[in-house]
Amino acid sequence: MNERRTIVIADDHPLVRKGLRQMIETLPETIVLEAENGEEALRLIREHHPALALLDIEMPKMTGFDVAKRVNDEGLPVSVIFLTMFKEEQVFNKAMDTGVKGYVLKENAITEVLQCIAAVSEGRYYLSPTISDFLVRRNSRLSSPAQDNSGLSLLTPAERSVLKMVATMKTNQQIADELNISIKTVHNHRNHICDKLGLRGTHALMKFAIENNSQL
Amino acid sequence: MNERRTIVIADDHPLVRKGLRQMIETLPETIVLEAENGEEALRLIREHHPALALLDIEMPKMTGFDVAKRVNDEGLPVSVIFLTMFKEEQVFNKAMDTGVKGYVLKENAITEVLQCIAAVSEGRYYLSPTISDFLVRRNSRLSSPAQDNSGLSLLTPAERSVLKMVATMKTNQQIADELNISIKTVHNHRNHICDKLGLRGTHALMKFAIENNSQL
DNA sequence: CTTCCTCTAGGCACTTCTACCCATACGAAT
DNA sequence: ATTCGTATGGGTAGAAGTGCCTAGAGGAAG
Repeated sequence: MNERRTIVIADDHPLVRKGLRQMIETLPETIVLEAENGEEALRLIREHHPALALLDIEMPKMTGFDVAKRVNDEGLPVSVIFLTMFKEEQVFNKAMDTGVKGYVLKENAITEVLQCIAAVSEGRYYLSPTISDFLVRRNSRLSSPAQDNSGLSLLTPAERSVLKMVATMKTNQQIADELNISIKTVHNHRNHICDKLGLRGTHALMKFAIENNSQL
Repeated sequence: MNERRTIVIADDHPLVRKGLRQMIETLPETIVLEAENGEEALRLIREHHPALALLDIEMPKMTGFDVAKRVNDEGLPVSVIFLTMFKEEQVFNKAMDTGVKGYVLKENAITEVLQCIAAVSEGRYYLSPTISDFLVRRNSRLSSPAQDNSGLSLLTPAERSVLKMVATMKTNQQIADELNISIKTVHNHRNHICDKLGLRGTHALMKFAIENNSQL
């Protein structure tokens, strides 16, 4: 990548923008565009299609969430980074759902911003380590391990292996072939699993298998 | 927590242990125990039940993985932190499966170790931001983002929204209801998506949707 | 105006999965 | 020996999804 790249920064505090601009402009071949609210940020993203957008969450007119959501809906080719002081789990989870590629806490070292820009530019994710905790919990569903565990522990070994293979998107026929058993047996195992876990509906079992396959 | 706490550090390089000890002993009320291989580390953990154990992965006799696995199996009440230079995704994933609470890269700032100790002591997870990328991908099941992207850009907006809802395990009927269109239209969108992405088979589309739902 | 794409909707045959039944065989526990 | 759980196999009905067609309405581009 030897071209110039554009980065939009959006924050309602001029001082923050100033500081960010100075840091980011130490990077080679980089153009910084500033926005003081969400609407302006979205306009800049639409018109200048920057590679990155560093957004504050709390901004006038449109929040960082609003901007990220629009970017997502319109399929704009920009990687969004949230730069915020919110370290609440809900805020972070909402951010991940909105498809942001980076999440940097303002309280952390300023060098983190540059590390984040570098990582996201290469297509990776970057999260402030302070909140990596949330991500682990988010994915392993550790917020309520009690009732999940109780359900899973009811399963017999055969049911467990079937469930593992369901999680890999195999059809019943494929599972039957790989385990050298009848497809009817696979059917029965699935039914028993659904009974034990209280699952109903066409894809409930697959949904469960995928969400919990790290616990299998 | 006003008691003394014990921390085991294990690394086969004396210089690394020396450096770690000096940094960690700046913390109040902290006792550092050193091990130069995995076996010794495990023995120290069993006998002194420390709060934390900082383990190198590559060590003689027992690797950090071996130690973490035994700690897990025996239910020893210690939080394991891996301190390593491995930034490969597989190594990290294996570490997460072994139940480690922290994963710090040696290449990163030494202050990260202290941050990690603080976070894990409070019951949180801590990951070097360089590898938070892996965690995000681990959970959204992204292993090959490159060629997928090319296919995704072929989709029309309507197809994209259907695909998003497929990723949430909704049935065609639910999708039709939410979008106020006929279930046949949803069928058609799915078929077109499969055509464009070259997907075949019963669950290929759902598999794709789930693996790529962060890119939608 | 014609052509092309998108979104909409439907038909039809087929496969896959769900939700109920049922039976047999084996081993463990009582 | 009987009972229980587990694994295995089957039947039937219906719901859901796939694959491959046709076709009209609306818009954009030529």
